[in-house]
Amino acid sequence: MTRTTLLDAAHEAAAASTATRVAVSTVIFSLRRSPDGRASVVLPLVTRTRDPHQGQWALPGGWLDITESLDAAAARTLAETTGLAPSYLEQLYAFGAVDRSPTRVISIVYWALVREDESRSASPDHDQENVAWFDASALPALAFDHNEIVEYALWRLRNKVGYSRVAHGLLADEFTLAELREVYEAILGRRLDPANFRRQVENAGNLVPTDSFRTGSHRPARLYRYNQDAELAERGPLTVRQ
Amino acid sequence: MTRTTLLDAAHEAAAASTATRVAVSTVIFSLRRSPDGRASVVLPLVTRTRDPHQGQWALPGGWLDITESLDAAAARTLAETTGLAPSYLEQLYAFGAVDRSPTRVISIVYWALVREDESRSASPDHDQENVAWFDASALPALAFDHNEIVEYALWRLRNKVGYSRVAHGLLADEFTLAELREVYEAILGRRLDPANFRRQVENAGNLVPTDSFRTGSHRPARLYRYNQDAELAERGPLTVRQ
DNA sequence: CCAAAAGTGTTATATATACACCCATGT
DNA sequence: ACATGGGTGTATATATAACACTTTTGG
Repeated sequence: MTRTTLLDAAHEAAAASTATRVAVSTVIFSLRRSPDGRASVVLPLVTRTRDPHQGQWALPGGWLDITESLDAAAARTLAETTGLAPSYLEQLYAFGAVDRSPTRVISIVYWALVREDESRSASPDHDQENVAWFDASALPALAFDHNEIVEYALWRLRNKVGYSRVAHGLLADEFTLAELREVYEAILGRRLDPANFRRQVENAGNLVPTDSFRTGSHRPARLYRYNQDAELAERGPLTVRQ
Repeated sequence: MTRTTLLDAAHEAAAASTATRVAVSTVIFSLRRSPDGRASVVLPLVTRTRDPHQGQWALPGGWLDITESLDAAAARTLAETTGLAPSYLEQLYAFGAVDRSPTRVISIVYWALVREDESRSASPDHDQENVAWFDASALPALAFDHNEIVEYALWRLRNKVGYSRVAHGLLADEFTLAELREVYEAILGRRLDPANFRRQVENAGNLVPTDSFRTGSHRPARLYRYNQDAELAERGPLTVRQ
């Protein structure tokens, strides 16, 4: 570690002794459709290959590299696990209770969304051996405090879907209103009135109707896309910019 | 240790070398009344006594001790600076851009509220030499990225006051509706209709009317206190419990 | 009595919710 | 034709906002 500032030796020593190992983990949400067409929120977990908690499922993550930002570390570990680029990435919380791991570790946790279609496609250069996708509402016992972390991430996702447009991070570019509504229903865990849902999202002014229709069964549904202009205005000050 | 993927010995060794210095800072909000009775949001800053940014104003904070949790570190540095116990304390964000300091430092930033009456009383065992309180809307150029951090904390405070009861963290136990409204006005930066404000907070069901009145000028105003029962239900999963 | 803040009432507008109904397509 | 989801209309409840008005104190 090369120092470039004027720190006296005593302070230097004190600072060095308080250095902490920092991990970055990510709760990655995607959508999976059951054969009956109902959608549910899923997330990837990895098996721990060493102690502590060897053999248990845990959130994907890794150590923070000294040369990379927190955001970059989250994106990197996410790519290593899933081979995907997230459609949405936001810091969740920094966990730092002393007893959350046998050795003192601070975890900066992010949460991310990846599109449904992408989460199925296998990418060549990422490790799929130890990765499996779980229904978010039926997780096994996870390593460390990861169960609580996922609960908090779900709480944040449910909250955010109510006042922002994050839902589109789980959909492809073009989508029908029924598909968008299914995302909301999967996240919120309850059915929404199609008529009222339509008006709400239309009045929000974020949807751009296209000239295409999704055909297949019954009456064709119009395809929409999101208005990219509205994107920036909505973001809070510190959202990760992709 | 939260490593969740296959790590060989070499990587493990690398991980040990990536320990990072972690700082904890806190944006501490309080209220100050001008002679004309108008309230404004103020916060304490400290002068940096060494480089980098020696002589500049900065957020109070310190290094994370290996034996203390993040929450405890925030409370400790807050007490060292102001000699006060916060009435509200919440994690704000973890800042980790590589170039935010000449040497790599991660800052876990908290934000806190201290009651108006307490923020004036001098406590014997804390350092007041380098501390000064500033109006939050007229800050000087701060060290590091602290101006942006304060902006974000203010954004969060303004947001939170809209849907939660944080405002009472700036008031004494008993308060009039006019005093509560002044807190809202100071935070939001705009006047609120007294009649509508009264109904909103009354309907929220958090206020308990007392039998006392604040007298002094004009018609006496009833004193209220907050319903402690409602406290727990409102908190998100990860609010710091005092 | 008067000024000023405390507190109540009334009305207009917007939004949420429930649900009846018509439309267009594949089978 | 008919079942089904796409899409529109409408009524009711509730929240928000603007503002007129009455009440109660100090001076």
